[in-house]
Amino acid sequence: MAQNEKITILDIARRTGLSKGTVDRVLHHRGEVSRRSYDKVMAAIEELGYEPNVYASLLAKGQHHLVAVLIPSHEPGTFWELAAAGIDKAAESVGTVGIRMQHFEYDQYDIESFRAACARVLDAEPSGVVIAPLFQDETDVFAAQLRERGIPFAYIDSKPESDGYLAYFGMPLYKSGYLCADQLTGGFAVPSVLIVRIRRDRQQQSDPTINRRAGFMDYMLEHSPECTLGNVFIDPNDPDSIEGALDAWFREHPGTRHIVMFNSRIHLLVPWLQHHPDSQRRVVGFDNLKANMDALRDGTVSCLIAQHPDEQMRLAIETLSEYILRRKLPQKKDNFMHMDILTRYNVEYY
Amino acid sequence: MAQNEKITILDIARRTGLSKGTVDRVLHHRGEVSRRSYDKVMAAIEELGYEPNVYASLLAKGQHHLVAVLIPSHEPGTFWELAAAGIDKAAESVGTVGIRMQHFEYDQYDIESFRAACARVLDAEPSGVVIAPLFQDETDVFAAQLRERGIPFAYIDSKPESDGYLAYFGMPLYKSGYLCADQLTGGFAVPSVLIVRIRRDRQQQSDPTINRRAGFMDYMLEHSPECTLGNVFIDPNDPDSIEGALDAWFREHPGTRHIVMFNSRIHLLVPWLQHHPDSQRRVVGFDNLKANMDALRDGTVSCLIAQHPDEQMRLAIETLSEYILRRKLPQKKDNFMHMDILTRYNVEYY
DNA sequence: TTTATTTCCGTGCACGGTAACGGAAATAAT
DNA sequence: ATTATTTCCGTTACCGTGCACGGAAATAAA
Repeated sequence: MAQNEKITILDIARRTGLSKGTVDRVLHHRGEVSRRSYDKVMAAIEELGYEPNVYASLLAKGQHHLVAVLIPSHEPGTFWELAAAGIDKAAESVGTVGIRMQHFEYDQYDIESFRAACARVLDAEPSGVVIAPLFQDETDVFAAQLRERGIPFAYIDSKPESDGYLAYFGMPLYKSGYLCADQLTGGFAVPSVLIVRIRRDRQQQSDPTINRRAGFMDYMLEHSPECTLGNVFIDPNDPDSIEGALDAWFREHPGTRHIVMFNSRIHLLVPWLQHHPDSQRRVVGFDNLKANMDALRDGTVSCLIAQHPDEQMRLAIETLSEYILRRKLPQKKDNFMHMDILTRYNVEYY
Repeated sequence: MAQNEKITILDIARRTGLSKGTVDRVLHHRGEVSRRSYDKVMAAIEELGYEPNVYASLLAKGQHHLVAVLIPSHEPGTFWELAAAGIDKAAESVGTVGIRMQHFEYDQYDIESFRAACARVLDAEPSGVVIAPLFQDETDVFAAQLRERGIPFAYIDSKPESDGYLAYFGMPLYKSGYLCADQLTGGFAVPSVLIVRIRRDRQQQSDPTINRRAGFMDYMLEHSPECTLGNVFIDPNDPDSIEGALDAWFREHPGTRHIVMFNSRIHLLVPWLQHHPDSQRRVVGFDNLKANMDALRDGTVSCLIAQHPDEQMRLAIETLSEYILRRKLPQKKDNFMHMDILTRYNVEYY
C-alpha cells in the first residue's frame, strides 16, 4: 500500500479541465453532465485510480446511512434475541462508521405483520436492508420492491430461491444435521434415537429443521443403519404436556436413550430430563440460547450445535456497509458459516 | 440515540466564551492554556457531552495512525501464518478506518531478533502495538518502553505477568487441555494415552503447552484415574525420526490407542498414523493449520481444538483502534476466547 | 516607565467532498 | 434575429478538526 499520494476529486478535475462540481456529478450519477465530460471524467478516474475519501464524504453530508434490519420480534430467550444482539455488536464495531441501524420487527407467525414491517422499512428509505426471510413468497415480493428502488439487501439465517441479493449468511443446514448425528452417536452404532419435534400450525414457512433432519437421517443410514428413529411432537406453549408426551413415549420404547431436537428449543426438555437422569444418555440440540447453554453447563444437555447468529448479523451489516460506502461487493455471495460445537467444557467462553 | 444535535468543538467554544483554538488545545492536552480556561472547557465538555467527530479529525490531519504488529515470522503452514492472516482481515474490515497496519517479525527462536524487532517498532513511532510475547523478560522491557512513550499495546496468544497493557486476547489454556481430554475420551475411562511432545532447546520461552497439559491431566485424574499417560519426544526438524520414535513406543506399549499433542504440530504424525490405521483410535490436537485440517478431513485426526488466531488478531487491532481514535477502553481487559471444536463434519466451513 | 519575555488565546486556512445557486452556452420557440 | 428554455458546469459556502501564525495581555527585566 505504498499509494502515498492520494488522488482527490480535485486531481481529476484538473486532469480533465473540469471543476469539482462536475466530477462530483458524474461520481453520483446525477445527470446534468454532457456525454463528453462524463467520459473524460470516467477515464481520468480509471487512469488515476481515484478512490473517494469516506471521511470527507461523511463529514460533508453529515447524514448517516440507514441500514434496516428486518427480523422476527426477539422475545427474550429466543433465537432471534441472539440475532438482535448482533445488531448492537455491529453498531459498536468501528466497522459501522457512517452507518446507522434500525430494526423492524414482525411476528413470525403472522404474515400480515411481516407485510406491514416491509412497508415500514420502505418508508424509512434505508440505504440497505438485512432480511431474515421466514415467509418465502412475501420475501420475494419485498425483494423485488427493494431492487426496483436500487436498495441492496442481504439475507441471514435462510434465503429464498430468488436471486438479486447482495449476500447471504447462514448455516449449512443439511450438514448441521449430519454433524449433529455424529455428536449424538460419537460415531458408534446406536439402536434407536428419539427425535422431538414441534407441531406447527402452518407449513407455509421456510423450515430449517427439514434440512437438518435430512442430514441427520443420512448420517444414521450410513453409520447406524439399524437404528430406529422415533418421533414425538410437543407443543411449546403447553410445557406441562411435554413431560406427559415423553413419559408416554418412553413407556412404550424403554430401549431408547438418546434424544435430539432440530430447532432451538431443546431447553424445553430440561424438566423431564432432570426428572429422569441417565448418565449414558446423549442429548443434542441447536443454537446457543441462554437456556440451552445453562442446560449444557449442568449436564442436562450433552452438546449444542451453534451458528453464531450475532456473528451472521454482524457480517451481513458489515457487508452492506462496505457496499453502501464504497460499492464493494463481497468476495462470496453465499457464506456458509462455521458450526460451533458446544459442550460443557467450552461453553463458558462463548 | 436520539442525540440529534451533535455537539461540536464550536459549541463548547461559544459556551465558554473562548475560541475553538483554545478548546482544541485542552482537548489535546498541549498546555498553553490558563488554568481558568482549562477548567471552563472541561466543565462544558462534561456538561454538553461532547464527543469528537472522528471523520473530521481524520480528515483534518490527513495522517493515519499506525498500529504495529509484533509477531514471530509466519512461515507457511505455521500457527503464526494464521495470526498474520488476521491482520489483513482487520485491514479489510471497515473497522480500521484511519488505521494503518504494519507488521514486524522476529525469529521465535532468536531473542536477538526479537530485540531488533522491538527497536524497529519504536522507530516507526506507532500509535499502538499488538504483541505476541514469546520471550517473557524481553517483552517486559519492551512494554516498559512503550508505556514510557504513552503508546498503548495489546497482547495476543499469551501474556506476561506484568501489567500495563490495554487488552489481552487468548485462549484459556488450562481449560483447553481439559476440553481436549474430554474430546479424546468421549467421557469414558480409557486405559492409557500417549502424549507426543516436542523437545525444546531452551526453556526460557513462555510455553502454552504446559498449561494445556495440566488441564488435560486434571481431567484424566477426575474421569479416568487409572489411565497411564505416556510421553514421547520428537524433533520437528527430523521427520524421519518421528516414525521411529512412535514405532518404538508402541512396540513396548501395545495397549495404548489414543494420541494427543498440545501444540499445533499434530500434522507431523500424519505419515505414521496413515501407516498404522486404527478406526477406534482417537487423535486430538490443536490449532487450525491447513495441514491439521487436511488430516481432519481424511480422518487421520479425530478432533482439533482451535482458537481462531485471526479473530484474536482482529479483535486486538480493533480494540487498539477504538482506543487510539476515541480513547475508548475495552469492556474487558482479559478476553478469553471461545475454543472451537473441529471435526471432519464441521471443518469444511471453517 | 519602557522594553523584552513569556504566557495565553483568537484567526484563518487546510483536509476532501457535497450540494445549492446561478451564470454561460446550447438549443428551441417565437 | 430575438427571446425563452434547457442543458451543462463553475463557484462557493459549508461539514468539524487540526494546527500554524501572530497578536494581545501579563509578567519580568531594563
